[in-house]
Amino acid sequence: MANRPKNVCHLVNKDEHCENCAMRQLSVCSALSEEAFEIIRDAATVSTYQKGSTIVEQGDDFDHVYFVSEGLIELYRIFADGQRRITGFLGPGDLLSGVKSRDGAYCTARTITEVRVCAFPRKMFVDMMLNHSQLSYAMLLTATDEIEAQNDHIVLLGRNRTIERLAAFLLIFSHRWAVKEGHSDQVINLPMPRSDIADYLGLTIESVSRGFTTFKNAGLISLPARDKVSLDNLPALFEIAKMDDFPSKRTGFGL
Amino acid sequence: MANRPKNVCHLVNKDEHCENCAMRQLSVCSALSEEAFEIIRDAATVSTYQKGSTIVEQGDDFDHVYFVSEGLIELYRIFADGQRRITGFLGPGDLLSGVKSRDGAYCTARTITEVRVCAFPRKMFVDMMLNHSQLSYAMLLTATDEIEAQNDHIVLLGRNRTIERLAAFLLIFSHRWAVKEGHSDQVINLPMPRSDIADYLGLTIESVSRGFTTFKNAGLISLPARDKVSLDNLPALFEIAKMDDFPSKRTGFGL
DNA sequence: GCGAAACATTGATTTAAATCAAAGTTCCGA
DNA sequence: TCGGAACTTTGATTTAAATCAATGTTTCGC
Repeated sequence: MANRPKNVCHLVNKDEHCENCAMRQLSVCSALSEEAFEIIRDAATVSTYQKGSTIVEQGDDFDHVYFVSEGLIELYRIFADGQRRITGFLGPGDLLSGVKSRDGAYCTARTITEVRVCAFPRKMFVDMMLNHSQLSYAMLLTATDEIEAQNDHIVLLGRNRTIERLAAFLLIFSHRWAVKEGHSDQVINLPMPRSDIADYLGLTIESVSRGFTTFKNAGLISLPARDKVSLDNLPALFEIAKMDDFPSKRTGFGL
Repeated sequence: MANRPKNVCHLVNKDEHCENCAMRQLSVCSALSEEAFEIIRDAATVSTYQKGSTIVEQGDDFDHVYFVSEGLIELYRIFADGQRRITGFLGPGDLLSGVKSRDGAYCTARTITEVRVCAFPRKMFVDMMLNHSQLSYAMLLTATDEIEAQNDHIVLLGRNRTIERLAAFLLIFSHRWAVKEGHSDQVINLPMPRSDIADYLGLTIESVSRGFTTFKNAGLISLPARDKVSLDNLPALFEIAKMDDFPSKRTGFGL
């Protein structure tokens, strides 16, 4: 397990990638001057991981800072008894570096879909931060967003009824990570299996499945495909989740 | 509620405080040059809040950055239906600023004990960060620690049995926040009421109480006072919590 | 030191979710 | 396109925690 290949699918041409990267104006890249951006781009590696790849493994002393530009990643930790618990998802614009604690990665990052990431050598990135306060400040804002996202997850797990957690999950996920398809923006992709959702919510697969069925029967959602959910009654879902509104938007880096 | 007084007890003499502040070498202060430190100290306000004071309230657009130098703070969020959920605790060295999202505070910060904080005007602090990359980098490391702490909480809440959550809580709290008293460092202070612990763990008061009783009867802990717990059998508690070890230490700011 | 309020424990009962078990889908490679 | 594996749903039963209810304990102002 520990030395399982990390499944890098292939490297992507950087110049082409950066030109078209949706994150160019949104992510930390935008915090850099043109000159600094050139330097950092030279040090970057853009690569694609196939579905189911492990990018970083719990305990790894990984030496890169990663940014997700496409796809969905799950983060999980393994307990002493082998149980797994999913602690979060990462999507485009998210930073895969907070998982680095003072002694290695505190969780594993695994791709749920095909994923494209930009990687920067950590040392070089830290130097860059120490020379460009705009960059370290931008990173701080990213970290702050992540703290808030985790706080939402904590609040979610504090709810004790299955349908409350599930409703909150659907709302938060649809708002933060879901790729929306079709003309209705209420139809979201849930590319992960039910077991991952259960794990994220601290429930069993069966409870999650029953929750979906309950919502479907009540007309709150419909399930056009295994990995698609249509949120047909947002107000009712908010009511069940005891939420007033979506969590605050990640607004990018308008310093 | 929203305009309840914030109960500032009194201002503390800064020069005296900073000389003796345990955080001087540990916190972000240490990331600053002597000159920069002088500037930031002039802008700082050191104050003491009495037990039960609200420092920041959910929704507040607070314009200061706070650092805790003494005491214990609880962070909580209120649901749409009025339920409360405690999402974290803050102790000496912790930063009370991550609770500021793009639109106001996303949670309330309330003191559990008497608390001493250093406050810096936010605008001034941000300017300082943009001029001193060491400072913004130090803040990033603080934020990263906070992300990891929240991750521990998420994992804790993912456990489904009461005693697992309680054991994990005692271990994490004793390691991270507890003021230890007496000659044995296993005796920790739990200054918050059981209802707060229950809330933090997503359980009821009764379940928490029964958990304590279970541990006490099994000889794993003893309860010398209402707000004190002695961890008498750490290996057994680790076993129950399914943890290998304490979470990684906050190591301060050795850049 | 008294008495009320806040806090904590214990007990009985109910309930929701876990568990155990089986059947029904979807997906994908041969 | 067939067939098996992975995934999902549904059902029956058990179990742990919530709930309801009462009692016990500490704290603190008077």
